[in-house]
Amino acid sequence: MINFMLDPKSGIPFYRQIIDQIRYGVATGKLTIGEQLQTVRALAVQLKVNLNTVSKAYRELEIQNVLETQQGTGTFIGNLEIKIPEEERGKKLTSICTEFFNIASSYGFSTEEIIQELKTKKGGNK
Amino acid sequence: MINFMLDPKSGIPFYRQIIDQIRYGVATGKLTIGEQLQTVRALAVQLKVNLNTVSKAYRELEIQNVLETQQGTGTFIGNLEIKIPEEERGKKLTSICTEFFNIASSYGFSTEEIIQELKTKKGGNK
DNA sequence: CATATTGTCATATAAGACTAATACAATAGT
DNA sequence: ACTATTGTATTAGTCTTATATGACAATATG
Repeated sequence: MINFMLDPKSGIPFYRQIIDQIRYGVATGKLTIGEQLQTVRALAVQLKVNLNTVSKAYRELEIQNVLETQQGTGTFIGNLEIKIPEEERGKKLTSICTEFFNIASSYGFSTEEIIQELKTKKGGNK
Repeated sequence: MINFMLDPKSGIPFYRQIIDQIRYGVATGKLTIGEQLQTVRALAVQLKVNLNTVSKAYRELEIQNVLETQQGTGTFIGNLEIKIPEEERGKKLTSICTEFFNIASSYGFSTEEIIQELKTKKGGNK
């Protein structure tokens, strides 16, 4: 189960952030085939967004065969193998790191300080 | 002087891409204090966007004290000095790093990947 | 069978992003 | 002074994003 996080300041639409996090979750093995996701209503409450926003994300992923939905039952990770281009993943990493780096720099923090701080957070993968 | 590049396929608003690239330029020291940017009209032509789009980016950065504008003269990199009390400095670093790490984790990126990426960004720090 | 839970659909409303055209305001240079 | 150049502001129109409601459809469960 993914610990979804929405960043309102990123300028990226919520439904797209949800899509990306699910896709990357599959790519990294965090989400496994057949695993059930939060229901649209549950995730909407959890993320404090509208039901339709979550629904839009799920629907788009179903079209891409990343998800399989069954009305009345729930939404699940599809059984097709999904390939996320390494290039795209790299771009995403660069994108969010750059944005963070800009903010951190504007506070006067150096790259070394940031890395030192991040090393204390070895946690939580998988 | 920045060689701006807009990616229409990214889904990120033009004005935000401009903002990001200027902020990145400042963060890395590529743009130095007092340096003049392209005029709003010149950059608009260069990027093939509307004058107002560039203007919006510049205006927002001026509010953040990243830029200084003078009507009739041009737009320049501002002198933003960071004043954070030493005691709060550590807390601030932890705070922004934690928030960033949570977001990065939700995309499935590991601490190692993040650090590796950040190492490519050597800041122009005073 | 009845009901709750699941996803889906439709409509209306609002805010934001972007373009376009035009005009205004301040400064620099001649 | 005059003019070109600079940033600023206004107005209008289109598209996307997101919310808010309410209803509908398929499934699971008792």
